[in-house]
Amino acid sequence: MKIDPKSSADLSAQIAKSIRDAIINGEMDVDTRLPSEAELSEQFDVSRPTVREALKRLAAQNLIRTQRGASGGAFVRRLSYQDAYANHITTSTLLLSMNAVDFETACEARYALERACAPLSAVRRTPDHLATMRAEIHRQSQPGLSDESFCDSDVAFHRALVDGADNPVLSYQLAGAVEAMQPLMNMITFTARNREMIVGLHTRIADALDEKEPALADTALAELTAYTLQLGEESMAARDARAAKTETTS
Amino acid sequence: MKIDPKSSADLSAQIAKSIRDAIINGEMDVDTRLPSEAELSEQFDVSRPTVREALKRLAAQNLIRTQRGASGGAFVRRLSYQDAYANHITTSTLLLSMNAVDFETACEARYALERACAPLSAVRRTPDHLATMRAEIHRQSQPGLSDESFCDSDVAFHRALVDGADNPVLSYQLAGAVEAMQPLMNMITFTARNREMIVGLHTRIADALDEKEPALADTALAELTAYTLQLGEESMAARDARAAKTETTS
DNA sequence: GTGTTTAAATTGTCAGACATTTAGAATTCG
DNA sequence: CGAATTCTAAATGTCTGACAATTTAAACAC
Repeated sequence: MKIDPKSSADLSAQIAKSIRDAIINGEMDVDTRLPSEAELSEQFDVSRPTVREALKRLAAQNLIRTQRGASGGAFVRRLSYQDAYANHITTSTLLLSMNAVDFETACEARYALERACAPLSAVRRTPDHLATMRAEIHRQSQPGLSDESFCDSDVAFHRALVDGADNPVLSYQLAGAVEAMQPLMNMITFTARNREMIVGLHTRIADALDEKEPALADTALAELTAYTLQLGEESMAARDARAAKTETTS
Repeated sequence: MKIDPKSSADLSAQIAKSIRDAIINGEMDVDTRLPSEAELSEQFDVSRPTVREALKRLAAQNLIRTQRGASGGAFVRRLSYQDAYANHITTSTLLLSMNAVDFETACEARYALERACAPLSAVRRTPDHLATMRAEIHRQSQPGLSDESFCDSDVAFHRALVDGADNPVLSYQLAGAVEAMQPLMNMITFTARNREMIVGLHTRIADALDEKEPALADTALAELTAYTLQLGEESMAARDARAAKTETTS
């Protein structure tokens, strides 16, 4: 792990990569203490600020944590689901926004993945999951709810659906798709009629899971997919129309 | 974005968070140039090394790139699919290994997600995707192939299946599940009989996609799921037996 | 005008110092 | 002897100032 050939890249990047590889290859277990900054700077033959930059890179990836004081230092960190979730969601969101992924693509991906979860969720969901889904359905039925809050609740509903599958790996992968969709969903203005339709489908999904009927859940999810896609298309069309109007007026 | 209240956290972490938030909230477009390190250190009222540590954190997350020289500096970076892929895969792999996710859970997640892709792939796959799948099937049939190479080829086959759905968001999310499974798959020793069975199922999947038959693909994938789970159980049992034997002998 | 040189701006790196935090050893007191 | 306190050393966090390397653009010479 100590080697570091003559390369044109930043020293701090090289050092970070070297340590990162060691961690990823399992050469350092969780909670193993790295050498101190002074020792690392000697091993790699660089200054302490350079070592520190490397360590900050690793800290930004949640690979290490640092502790001050005697017997402090940098320790290999257990990557928690929570940290990974948060990271995955922001990355997915950025990926969608920076690469101008269209609504249709993101929507298709999200519901395809959810439909993969539904059969498992129908079998394994706990009363807690059902209660969460019912509560969110109730919240979505409130008249004064803002579009943004409606979307929040929508995400919470679907999170409960996914978590009901009782598979953390699935939940982790899905979180990126479900939550990253929110900014795109937020661009939609939901009419009362739209909401009624969605709440109806949500209810059918919850009922299906309640009765452990995977097929019914799948059908309702398929309809929800189609309906959401349609809403998205209408919203995009309306936005384009507004844009065209602005262009002619200006 | 410039504010920075009295907090106990590291200054570099606070500064990184401040800039990161600005980028994520879309306040800075792609390729926008950040203030120079000297300017940032003045704005945040900290020293340049501290600013640099913050920037290295952002660089580690692929949020910025830096350029030396006059009119150089730090620029907001477009998060490419490629970068996100690589990041997602290493994170997923670490998550599985550090949290001792069992084979069954990971396997279930992987195939559930793949089955979500299959119907789309059956409709959209190009000849290229089919060719890749056929080529990997051929490779998997080679007698002298090591277990590791067999797994590599397996991943490549399934990647082609997923990519055939022609949805980059889906491919991105799936990459984490498919590739992160590889270390777990590598723990399995494949007999000639096992490989024959898997190659047969792969062939059925490829045929189904070739003929645009989503239902057939789904059936074959379901069987592959069951078979892989069975292989995993056998391997784990064999491993446990070895461990027990070692314990008694010692 | 064109090619060369020079200057300036900016990141990359280094050295040394001090501040802050923390664990553990040393010390003191009951 | 035991417990509370103090001291010390190790480690990270931060600052200052400097120099190196790189790149752009302006200045200059021809």
